[in-house]
Amino acid sequence: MTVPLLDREARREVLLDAADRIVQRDGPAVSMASIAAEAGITKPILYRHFGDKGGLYAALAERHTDRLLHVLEDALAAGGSTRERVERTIGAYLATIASEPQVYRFLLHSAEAAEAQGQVQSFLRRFSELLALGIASELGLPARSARAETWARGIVGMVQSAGDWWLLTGSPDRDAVVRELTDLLWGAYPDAAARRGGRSTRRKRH
Amino acid sequence: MTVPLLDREARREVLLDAADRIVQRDGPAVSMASIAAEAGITKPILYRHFGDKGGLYAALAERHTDRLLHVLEDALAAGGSTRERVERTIGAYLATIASEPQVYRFLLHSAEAAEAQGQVQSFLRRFSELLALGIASELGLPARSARAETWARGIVGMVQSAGDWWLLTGSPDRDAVVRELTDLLWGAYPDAAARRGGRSTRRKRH
DNA sequence: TCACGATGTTACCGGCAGTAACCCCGGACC
DNA sequence: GGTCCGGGGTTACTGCCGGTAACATCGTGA
Repeated sequence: MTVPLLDREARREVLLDAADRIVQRDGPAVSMASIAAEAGITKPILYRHFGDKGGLYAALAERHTDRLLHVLEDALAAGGSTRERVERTIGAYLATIASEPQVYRFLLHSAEAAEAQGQVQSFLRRFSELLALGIASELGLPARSARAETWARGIVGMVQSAGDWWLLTGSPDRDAVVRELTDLLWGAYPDAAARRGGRSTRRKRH
Repeated sequence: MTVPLLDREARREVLLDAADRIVQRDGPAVSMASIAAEAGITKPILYRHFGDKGGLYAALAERHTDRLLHVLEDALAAGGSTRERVERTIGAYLATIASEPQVYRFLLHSAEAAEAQGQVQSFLRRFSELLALGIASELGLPARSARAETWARGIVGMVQSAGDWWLLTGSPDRDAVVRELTDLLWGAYPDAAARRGGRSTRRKRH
């Protein structure tokens, strides 16, 4: 081998950088030829590195989902009360998608990125499992209880969906979204309904 | 006109039926030519009726989302306590996606169905608005309060995400998923945490 | 009988994913 | 030093698909 093996990995990153740029500029419906042009090379090189378009998109998605997963893990693992940790994690998610909306759309809403969906599914699964473990330990439930797993999936979807809407409308500010979602999880609905209906009372929790 | 105008609509339905069959058989990545073949005609006819592939997919998606919206509206509007209505609606959603998983995947996860996304977005928006109104009136909030809107989007996403996961794993049975999600909305988390932490108490609500 | 318009078809264009065949250059071996 | 050889690179191709133009067909109204 005339060329060091390690260059492969570095090269791959350079190619992914180029793909990232062009996807963020022209949207996800981008041809392999244009990605190659952006990287200053030609198509067959891309195919040698990534196999096919799906492979390239999966690699691209993996980058972003891995980064997001670390951000969320850190936010969730840092100190504070449970509620503070949840608020911090939701806020971190919203901040991330707001800072790079094109990336977010590429991952979740791009029709062309069918192959990236695998990475997204994997991300959702990994984070949901993490969250389910947290919930289970918090409540003293068995690690894989139906309650913890269902709640984890539901909460992840709740934040994702609300974030999606918020990104589109920008209507309430980010802190308000975080607060409302956390309130919802912390039983604000039955509290409010009880206060209004007056059929039972419930101590308001800080 | 040699042919009655009403045939246009009927024809359209027949073509959509054919498209539906082929999509459910071969998945969403289907060529216009094969859809035309399934309908026993040729491509230009499809294009005269639907404009382009996006139009056809949008029409297909509209059919399904309209039906689902009606199902959910009915479930939500029928009588009973608030909690019963919510449980019934979540159950109706899960029953629907379970009865036609291919359709569900076509709508939410098909990469090729970029154009169908518009219909899905519209469905999510319409149902979320409905739910937001319900929440606002239930709690005596203004119709377009940040709380009601954020909660509505969040709840819709929560159910969608949990349903997605449940459809994949089938792990807890449907009633359990419905119950867990409703419990979550009804403040089961703070209740359980309080019981465990013992730092505050909270009346258990039926 | 003939013109007309709507329906349907064949045959094409442009573009894209993916690939085969070739080229070039630098080191290795004699 | 000359010759072989292998890996990075490119050009040029195939096959398929979305979309369309041009042509064929057939029933109707005058």
